[in-house]
Amino acid sequence: MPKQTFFNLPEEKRKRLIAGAMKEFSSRSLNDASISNIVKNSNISRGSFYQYFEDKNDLYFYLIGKFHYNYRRLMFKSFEEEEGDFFKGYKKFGEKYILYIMESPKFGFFENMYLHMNYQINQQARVGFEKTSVKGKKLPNGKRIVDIVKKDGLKLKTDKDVVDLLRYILGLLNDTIMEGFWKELSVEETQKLFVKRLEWITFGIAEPTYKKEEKV
Amino acid sequence: MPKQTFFNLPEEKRKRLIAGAMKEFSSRSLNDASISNIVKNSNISRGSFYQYFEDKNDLYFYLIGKFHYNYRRLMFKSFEEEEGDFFKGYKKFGEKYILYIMESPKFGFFENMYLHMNYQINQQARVGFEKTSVKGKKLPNGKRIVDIVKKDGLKLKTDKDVVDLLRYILGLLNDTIMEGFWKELSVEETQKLFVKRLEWITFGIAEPTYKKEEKV
DNA sequence: TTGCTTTATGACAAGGTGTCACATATAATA
DNA sequence: TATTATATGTGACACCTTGTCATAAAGCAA
Repeated sequence: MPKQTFFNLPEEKRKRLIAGAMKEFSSRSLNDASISNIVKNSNISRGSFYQYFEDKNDLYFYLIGKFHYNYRRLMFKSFEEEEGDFFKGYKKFGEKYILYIMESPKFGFFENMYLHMNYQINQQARVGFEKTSVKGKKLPNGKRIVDIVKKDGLKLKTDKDVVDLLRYILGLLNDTIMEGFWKELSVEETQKLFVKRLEWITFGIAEPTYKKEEKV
Repeated sequence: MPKQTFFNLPEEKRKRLIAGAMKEFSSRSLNDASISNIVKNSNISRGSFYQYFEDKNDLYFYLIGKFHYNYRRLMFKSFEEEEGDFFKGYKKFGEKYILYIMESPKFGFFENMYLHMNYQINQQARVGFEKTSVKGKKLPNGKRIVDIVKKDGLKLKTDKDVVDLLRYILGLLNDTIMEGFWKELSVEETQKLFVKRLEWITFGIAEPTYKKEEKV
């Protein structure tokens, strides 16, 4: 987390720093990005940087968290607006989300960085996702999601593991986007890939006659 | 890929270099690992290193590929040995694989590095996986896997996308291991998590009465 | 004004990377 | 064998990063 000093900063300076950081992270991977460039971009002395952040990662995670908040808001909005049951809602949401991420003109390459995050970072972001709260505007956690989707009829085999399941499906969505990005698929192709996989999860891949073996 | 020069090297020197590199990658992340340490570890001049490899990543991917070959061999062996259908075979294989990776005393921390690879590297490794061939010993590709598992009866809803599906399930397995590692789960817990997710994929998560909507 | 606390700054040591001119070994040919 | 061509080995070097620290400046309270 950024140090208090960073939050005490006048808004202009804080925004300048964020802009400078995003410029750097937009064209370079987390590893290739350098603090030297960021402070040069934002006209801030090197020493000051270390007064605001622990290191490069600290700043990076902070930015990731900011964007994650937006994604998450999009998700809740989708569920609220969509008609039909959970599966249809999630399908719609997924398609929207993919479009949003892959065509976002505002964040540009920064999204790519997001998609290229290594698993460690990804996990860290997902943990952050669990307890996201930006300036007091808290978003519901996993259990609250369940409540929301249940109002449209969540037709699951079991209620157990439902939070884990939702987390898994969100991972599925993110991973599909990553895969689409990596394979240079178009938005439509990526959406199709996601829908296909969501159907795998929803209906299973085994042929209907195939039965789960009784536990011994 | 390492340069030809590397493969022309006398075995002793090549092994020395690999050992030195593994020592470094075992205790440091890819980013933190340094060529300086590797050449120090293996008593090789800095200049020589660049005669063998493009850079640090080049060496790293080469090592990853070597280990991946072993994993893959384990997979085929499992399918050949296991009784029952594809799903049971895959379940067994997954459990074995998890045990193998999480308890491997030989590679130790190097496995951790493998698990922490970022997605980009992961993808690169998976692409390599598609066409793995070590010293002429080729392993079957996705289609061949299908043939192998089919002999035990592959009870899928469709034959279409079967290669994609297999790739996806392998990803599921790897991701579960990563998640287990990250959440500091035991081998047993990780195996359970994997089995649960494999069942999601196999049988679906929707309750049986839930029907796929007719296409409009 | 005088302290006291917080913020700003850039020089600096430590350490990493990739290159290059040059040394040496190995193979090929006259 | 002597000579030439090709392949390897080497470490000093220029250039770049990082995180720190002594020092300066600014803000604030009494």
